[in-house]
Amino acid sequence: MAANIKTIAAAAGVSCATVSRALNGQPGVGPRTRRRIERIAREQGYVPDAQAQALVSGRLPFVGLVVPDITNPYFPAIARGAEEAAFELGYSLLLVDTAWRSDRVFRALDLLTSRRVAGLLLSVPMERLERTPDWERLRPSVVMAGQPSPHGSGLGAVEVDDELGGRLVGEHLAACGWRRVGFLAGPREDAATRRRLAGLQAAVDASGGALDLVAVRCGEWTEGWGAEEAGRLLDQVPVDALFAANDLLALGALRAAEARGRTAGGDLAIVGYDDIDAAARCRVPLTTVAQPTREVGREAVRRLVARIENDAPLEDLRLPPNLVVRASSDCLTARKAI
Amino acid sequence: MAANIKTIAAAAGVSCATVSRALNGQPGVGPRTRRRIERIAREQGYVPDAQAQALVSGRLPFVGLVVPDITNPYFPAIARGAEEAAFELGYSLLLVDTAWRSDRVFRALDLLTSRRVAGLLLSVPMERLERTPDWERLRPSVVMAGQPSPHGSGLGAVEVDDELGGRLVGEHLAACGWRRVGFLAGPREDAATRRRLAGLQAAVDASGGALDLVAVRCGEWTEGWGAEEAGRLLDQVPVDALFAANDLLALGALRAAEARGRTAGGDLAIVGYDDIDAAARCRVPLTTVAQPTREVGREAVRRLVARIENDAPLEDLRLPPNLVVRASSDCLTARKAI
DNA sequence: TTACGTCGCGCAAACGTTTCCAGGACCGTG
DNA sequence: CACGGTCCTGGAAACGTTTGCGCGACGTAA
Repeated sequence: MAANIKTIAAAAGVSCATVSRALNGQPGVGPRTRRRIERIAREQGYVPDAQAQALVSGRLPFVGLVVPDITNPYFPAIARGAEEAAFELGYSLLLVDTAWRSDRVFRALDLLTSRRVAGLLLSVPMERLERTPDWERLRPSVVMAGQPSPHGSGLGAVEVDDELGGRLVGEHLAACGWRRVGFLAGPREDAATRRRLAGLQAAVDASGGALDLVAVRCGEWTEGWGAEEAGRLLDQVPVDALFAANDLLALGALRAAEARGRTAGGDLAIVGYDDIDAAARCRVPLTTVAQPTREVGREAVRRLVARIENDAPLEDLRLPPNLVVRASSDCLTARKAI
Repeated sequence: MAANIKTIAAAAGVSCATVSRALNGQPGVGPRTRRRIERIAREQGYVPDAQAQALVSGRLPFVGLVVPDITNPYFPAIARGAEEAAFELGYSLLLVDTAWRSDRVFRALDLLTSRRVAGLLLSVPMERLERTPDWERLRPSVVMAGQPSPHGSGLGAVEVDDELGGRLVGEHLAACGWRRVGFLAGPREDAATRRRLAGLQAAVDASGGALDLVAVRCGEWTEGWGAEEAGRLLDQVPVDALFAANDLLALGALRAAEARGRTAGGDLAIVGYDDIDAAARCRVPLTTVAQPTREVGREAVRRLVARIENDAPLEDLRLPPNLVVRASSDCLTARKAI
């Protein structure tokens, strides 16, 4: 019942080798036998066994995507792009959710060493792992997707220009006439925190005093922490703009501001980062920085596969983010009213 | 360099067979040789080749999850649960995004016939496929996750009790004193549409005239269509409650209602379904039906693996949804005010 | 007719592991 | 001492495919 290359060979009265060559379109098979073999294969409903093929070719047509939490809407977008590209290239996408646990990251890397996948897309922050993976051996078949490559790893990366994103926000705030800006972010050691802050700082420096960075608060990437810390900030420091380095923080800040009688887009600007679905839907639509996540996923897979198959050299790719202006920071209406 | 079972055997002065038995913890190996082999394996950094194992055992430790759109927040939740369970059971999760195209569904089924995966979780609506897959052959290794099994397929399913969900909504509306309810949903042939409506109808019937179903509108599962159709409905029919069979529709309805000067939770009840992230965050927090999606994913994988490994019989599982009451339908405040 | 090139095809090894079967060492009992 | 049994180990086949090599047949040109 299970259609082998052998059963076909037997039915066609030829050897396995001929069947293999015929079905793979290789030369060295007469046109008549070729047609006969193709017909029989069709009749038997033959599907080549990918495992056996992989055993001899050395790789399965799988690429793994490692994310910290697929429930966070940033990652499905990457997954979507990655899956598209993988499908086009004849690969399937393996999803690994590490649940923010770094031991799971190492389990994911095992997928590579045990040859269960041909390559790996790493989309988890690598800042603090308890031990250092053997990048040397992993390098050819790993690429970072939407995250900077770990220091000294030499891994290729497809990422979004966080510094540019921070700068765009700063310039926008300055252009709208906001002056005293506070910065809210996740852990200080995260690359996203550092780079977005650096971009903001650059805009502040370039503003010639028009913009002032009056507070920097680092903590967690959660809405709860954002609400707490934004509340403290608003109580302690006179600010008229808040740049939260992530939309969840911004949503928290929005809550805290409302609780204190401040109105986003009125006497306070709030800007987020990521452009998650909720950013456009909340009470005051949120100005934010949209990341081309789908392109990140797609390009990362393309580059990975190119290197696996042709070991093409991998140059890094840095994609530009996109400022999305909404009501929470736009003061033009307020100005008109004056 | 590549550590084989052979290189270990050579280094330990034994045969491959002994190495295999030792490393798999099987009996029939002396304790001294066993320790020696384990030590050498560790020294050489040996990792078993999953492909070769799969070739002999007949299956790879992969299960595929087929979703129509990973960007839709309903599916990452399933994926999360599925990944958790798969990880616990020693499997990896393959993600297939069909982008709502039914030819992609068939490509996904090919994963099974070409033995690239051990089993498949189908999480796409199967109502209208252009041809019928060979369920007979697929049955042992496919289970539906969060979707009803296609008519006549005999596939096992882990799903959420949509009829109960609809009934809960109806009962809640009746209990709050709303009377004339309109129903909004996606395509009429979708099982979700039919079942949620049936549940609502049951509650209406049981209300003894307290509740009245005055309009049923079917179309698409999108926010845009929801806004349009809700607008038409509000203009044409006097209703005081809207049950949208999906949160996106409900969000659209919310917009349409506001545009007409109606206030959700005030002179109009709006209830959604799914409890997506945005439901709690929108201008008027939305009453909705939360689905235990994570459990769906988890249970589906558990059952699938149980059947693959022990071919355990698969009885269907129907999980209860959960009504989440928020401001958009709660009229207690309104009553108190009266 | 002979020699040579080309074409079509089969044989067998290889990929890395598991597993069945059998052989040998050793021990205890009769 | 002989015999049976248990325990440890090795040989070899098997999983399904790809691929290098060689062999025979056929055709063409000298």
